[in-house]
Amino acid sequence: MNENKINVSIVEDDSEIRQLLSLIIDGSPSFECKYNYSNCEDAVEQAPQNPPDVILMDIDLPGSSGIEGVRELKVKLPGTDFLMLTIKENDESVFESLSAGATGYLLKDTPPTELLDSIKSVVNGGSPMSPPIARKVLSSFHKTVDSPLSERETEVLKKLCDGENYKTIADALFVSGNTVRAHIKSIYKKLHVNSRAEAVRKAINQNLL
Amino acid sequence: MNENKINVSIVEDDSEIRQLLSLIIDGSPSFECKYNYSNCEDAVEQAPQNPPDVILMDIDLPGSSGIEGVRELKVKLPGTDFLMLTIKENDESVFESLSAGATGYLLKDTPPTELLDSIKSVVNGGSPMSPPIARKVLSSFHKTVDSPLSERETEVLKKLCDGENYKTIADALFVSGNTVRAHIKSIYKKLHVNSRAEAVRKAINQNLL
DNA sequence: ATTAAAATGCCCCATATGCGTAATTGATTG
DNA sequence: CAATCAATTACGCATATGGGGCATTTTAAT
Repeated sequence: MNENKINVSIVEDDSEIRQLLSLIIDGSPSFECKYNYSNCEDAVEQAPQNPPDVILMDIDLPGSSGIEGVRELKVKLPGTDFLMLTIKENDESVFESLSAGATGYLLKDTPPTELLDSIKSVVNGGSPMSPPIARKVLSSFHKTVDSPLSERETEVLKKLCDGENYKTIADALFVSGNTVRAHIKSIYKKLHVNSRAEAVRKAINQNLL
Repeated sequence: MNENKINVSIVEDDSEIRQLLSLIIDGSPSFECKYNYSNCEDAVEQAPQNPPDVILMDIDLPGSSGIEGVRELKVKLPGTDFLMLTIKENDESVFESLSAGATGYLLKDTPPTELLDSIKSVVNGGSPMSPPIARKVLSSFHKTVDSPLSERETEVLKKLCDGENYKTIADALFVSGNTVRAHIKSIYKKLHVNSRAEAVRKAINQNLL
């Protein structure tokens, strides 16, 4: 194991792609790519014996998916970064991969040079993403502009999320507890929920605050 | 207004930096940078008269911040993309900017070439971020690996977030309502909360599900 | 000017919730 | 083997919550 080279492993079922990637990476002077796997199970079992700096993980694998792979390997290899590789840019896959612990997400049309740059970026503290993925991720933070709630209701909802009860909300807004209850009823109606828990959930997930 | 060029406006209080950026951008054949502003108020008032494709927005501005600026301009200029520019990489600023509607976030040490590339990327559907920012953003999706909750408690918490009550949770888990209550008590204790609303909030914000 | 929300306020009532306390079993771990 | 902890069950109690209905005033919007 050359200490100066960035050690990369690949998990990819298509042997052609796997070998191609391996050649690109291993052929580059600053990288080394010795241990590759054709499925998740092998990777989960064997990668811990030869811990790489970065694992390129295909998402669509036979058996357990690359997402599952990251989830399992992340605990066994806390020092390894995971770069997802996929053909289709599926919304759910992106966010699931990220919450599983991926530090980057590339589409397979990424040209070789960029792939190598991305791997470098990962070990240097970056998080490379293909442009459409980055956009998707950032967009997930955007607020829903058209909240169905009135200003006052939004104010009440915020306090609901803080776990405040009728009385404290009422005091904070200088209105009666009954008014607060009326607002909450209205909020529930508009959000189509009938409990605080659901209201809080919707408020957070839809950025209504 | 040249239709072939990408139209850029800058909001930046430091006149030196503003002019420097303007020179870099306007000096490049594929860009045009005519209308720049030294503060948010001016930008909010005047930019709608000359809507640019991209606005480079400084965060630390005298008066209302660049974040506030994005929030206000985003509604007036729905077709414009906002690229934040800042010196310090403050966590809160990043996420606030994104939820305000920014589509990119660059640190001021970004070299001119990359800045231009980033602007191009934005209009082409990307979301450029400086490496440490990208890492921060992706990390925000990572699950808290060391959840203080037991598996059973996590299961209960999920159902709490769905707005289920003691009875339905109990039925779903094939245990008594009292058991569910005991679990919930334990959850509250571990999460340092004392209501569903707070528990749901923590669960979502800390990815405990 | 008329209508429609929004914001405010109130009552009753059944049930859900949170808190305290306590006990049993099984698994894990030192 | 002892100790700890997770999971389970249980009871009582004060209060919070959600549902229903109803009324007034202020503030948009048409």
